[in-house]
Amino acid sequence: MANKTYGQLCPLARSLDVLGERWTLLIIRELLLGPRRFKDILAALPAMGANRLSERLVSLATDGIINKSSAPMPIYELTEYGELLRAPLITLSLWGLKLPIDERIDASTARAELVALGLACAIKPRADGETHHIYEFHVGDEKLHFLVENGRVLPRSGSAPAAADLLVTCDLCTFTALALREITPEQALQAHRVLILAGTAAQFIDALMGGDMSAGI
Amino acid sequence: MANKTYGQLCPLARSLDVLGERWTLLIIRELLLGPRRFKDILAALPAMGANRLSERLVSLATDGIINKSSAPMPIYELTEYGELLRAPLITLSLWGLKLPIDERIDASTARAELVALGLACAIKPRADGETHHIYEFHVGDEKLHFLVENGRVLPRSGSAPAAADLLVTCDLCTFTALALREITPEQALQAHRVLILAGTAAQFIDALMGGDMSAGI
DNA sequence: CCGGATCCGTAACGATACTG
DNA sequence: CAGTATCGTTACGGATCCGG
Repeated sequence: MANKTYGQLCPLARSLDVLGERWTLLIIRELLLGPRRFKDILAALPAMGANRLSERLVSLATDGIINKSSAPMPIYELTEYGELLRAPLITLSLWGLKLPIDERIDASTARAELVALGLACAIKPRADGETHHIYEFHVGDEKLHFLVENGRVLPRSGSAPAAADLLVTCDLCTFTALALREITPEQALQAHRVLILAGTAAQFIDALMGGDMSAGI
Repeated sequence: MANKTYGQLCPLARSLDVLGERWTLLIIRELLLGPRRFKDILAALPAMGANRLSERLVSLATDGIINKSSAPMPIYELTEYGELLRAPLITLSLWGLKLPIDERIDASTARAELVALGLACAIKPRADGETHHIYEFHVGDEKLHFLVENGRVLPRSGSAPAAADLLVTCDLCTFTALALREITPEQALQAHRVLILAGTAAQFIDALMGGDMSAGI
């Protein structure tokens, strides 16, 4: 609400003054999956229109939530402050899991990356913040990976930037079931619903057993 | 967005389909402080207009987030599912604490109740979920209390419904400083910035020392 | 007076077309 | 590809009016 702000001395109202306009939080959702180009965001949110996206990106940049890197082929990414929105957005996502899926939901918008945002809660970061891991998943025709570093788990689009410690293939249904903890990694392996292309089954199980999604991050 | 939903198969987008319209999350903020009448909500959010509030309340009720109790003098309150929004809203609030307070913020909208929503994170629920406590605060001319029960801390408007275990007076500035952990309860006592009307200083300190606001609930 | 419902001017939005 | 311009439509904000 760039112009029409709530103007209340309340941290929630101030958050919404910055984030409450339509599409804004979904733009941030996209950027939580890694730096993006203008067209990539627009492709994920086609009903927004290029003019809206333009407005929102300017607004988010002036509010210090995103950075725009250099003019030709600009890339947008979250600032450190913007990255802090990961926790609130995931807790909101967890709440939304229980909402009914009615006929107004377009099933073709399903994406493994979006599931990954939640699945990240189920991936266990090693107790010491020193270890770095990269877990790559091929889900249907989508590729994505998780950067495990500094005690955090960051889901990202695309192939891993370096050799992955673990490379797993499965379909979106299995991936979602793992994220929702409807099945355990052991069950997924036994039912041959996942295929391990690099790394070991033990690594796969170990990686997914630690977290607790229901904790709300 | 009752009509214009995002329609994406993503829990965040579905949450925003239900909660993303203007004013909706602030209505829920009010109801997190206890059941409210129509005029009470409107008084806290005057720029909304009665017609919007009416729309939003109907929408929230059909989505199972609030309940409207009986027609003459109706009272609105969160359902069990709506109450689950406490965690997401508080994490968003914590994020918003660091936003700059510019000239568009109306300082007269400051309310102890809104601070209490965050302060609740700083109040320690006893480890066993069996103990019940009521802590009452008189902040300026506002009265509010905290219900500590079932391991949860629920900030509420008005006087305590039963005898409070602890009754404390302070000004809004001190109350806010305690919530933000800018001062410790001991410091507040030593500087005579709080006055204990019922209960002991030890109770006051004990009550406020346990939680950790920065944990994001 | 409270809980709305109706009406209307304004601002935000969505779609498309256009430009550097 | 990354925006900008234009325009019809929708949502919002303020005021007024109505039934209990």
